[in-house]
Amino acid sequence: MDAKTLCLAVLSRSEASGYEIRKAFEDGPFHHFFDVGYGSIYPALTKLAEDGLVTGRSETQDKRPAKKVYSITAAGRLALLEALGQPPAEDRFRSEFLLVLFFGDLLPANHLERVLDERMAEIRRRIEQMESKDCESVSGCHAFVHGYGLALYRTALTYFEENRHILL
Amino acid sequence: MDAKTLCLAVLSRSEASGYEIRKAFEDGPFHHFFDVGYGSIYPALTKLAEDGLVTGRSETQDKRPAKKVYSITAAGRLALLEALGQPPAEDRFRSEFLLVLFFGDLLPANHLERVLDERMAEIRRRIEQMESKDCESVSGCHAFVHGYGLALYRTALTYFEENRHILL
DNA sequence: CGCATTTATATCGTTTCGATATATATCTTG
DNA sequence: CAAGATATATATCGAAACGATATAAATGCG
Repeated sequence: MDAKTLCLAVLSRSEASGYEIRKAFEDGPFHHFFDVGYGSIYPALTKLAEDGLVTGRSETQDKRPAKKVYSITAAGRLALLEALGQPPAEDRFRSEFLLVLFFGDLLPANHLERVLDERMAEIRRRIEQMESKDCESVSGCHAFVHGYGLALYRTALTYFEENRHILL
Repeated sequence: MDAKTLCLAVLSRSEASGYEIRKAFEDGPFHHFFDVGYGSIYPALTKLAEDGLVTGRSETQDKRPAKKVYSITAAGRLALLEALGQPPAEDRFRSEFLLVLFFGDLLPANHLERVLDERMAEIRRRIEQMESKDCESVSGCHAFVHGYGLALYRTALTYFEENRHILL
C-alpha cells in the first residue's frame, strides 16, 4: 500500500490539493496511523494523473498562492477498492523514544525525565485533539478507528503516570 | 536514528552476526518498537566496520554455514550513547489494517471480519510471547518498555473484543 | 530421496524520508 | 509599521529504507 493508494484514500473523501492531502496525514483523520510527506505525495499525484486515476485542475485563489486541486475518478475509486480488498501488511511501529528508555540505565536521569515528560505532553495534546468537538460526530467505522487510537493513547498516558517510578 | 545506530544498540548487548541482529528485531526485545531488514543491516555493518565502531571476525561452524560475528568497540559505545542522548524523533506508526477498517463501509463484511480476526489472533500470539517465561526476568528499564508494549497490546485486544459490533 | 525450513550473507531496484528551494500572504510583536 | 515568524502552496534531490531475490549449506521430515 504505497503513497498512491494513500492519496486515493484521502481524495475519495473529498477533492484536495497536495498540500491539503499532507494536512490530512498531519492533523486529519489518518493522523494517528499514517504519515506521508510531500516528497511522496507530489510524485504520487503526478503518476495518478498520468494513469487517469485522478484529474487535476489549477485554482487561482485571492490572497493565497495558486493550488492544484485533484479529484478522484471512477477508475481511481476502483483502484482504491482493489487495494483495500488485499490482505493488509503488518502494522509497522518505530519508536526512538522507546529505544532511549530501553537503554535508560546508560543515560543521565534528567535526560530520561525530559524525554518522558515531553512524550507525555505530546500524548496529552493528541488526546485533547481527539476528544474535541470536531471529532464528536464521527460514527461507524470512523468512530471505531478513532476510538481505537484514543484508547491506545489513554493507555500509554496512564502507563507512564503509573510506572514512571520504575524508570527514574 | 538510522540502521547503523540500531545495529550498535543490538551489539551493545552482545556480539552477533547480521542474521542474529535481524532476529533481535523479529522476535527479540526490540521487536515491538522497531523493525530492520537485511537490506539495511548488512550495509550498516560494513560501514560500521569501516568506521571502527565494530569489529568483525569470521566464525566457521560445524553443521551450519559460516557466520561473521561483529563486536562493538569502545568508539562504537560512545557513538551509541551520543545517538541516545539526542532528542528522539516522533514515533511513527503505519497501519494498513486501520486504513482498511476506516473504509469498512465500502468493503464486504466478510473481508472486514477476516481482517479483524487475523489481527486479533496475531495480537494474542504477541501477548502470549511477551507473557512467556523468557520475559519474566526482565527488570528496570527493560521491564518498563516491555510492560508498555504489553499494556498496549492488551488494550488493543480488549478494544477489538468490546467494539467489534460497531464494525460488523 | 526429495522437499521444506532454518541458518547465513549479500545485493538491487523501487519507494520513502527528510531537507531544501521557491514564492506569496498573513499574523505577530517590538 | 516594519521585521520576522508562520501559514499556504508546489516541487525536487540525495540518502536511507524496504522488499524481493539470489546464493548456499545443513537439517528435519515424511
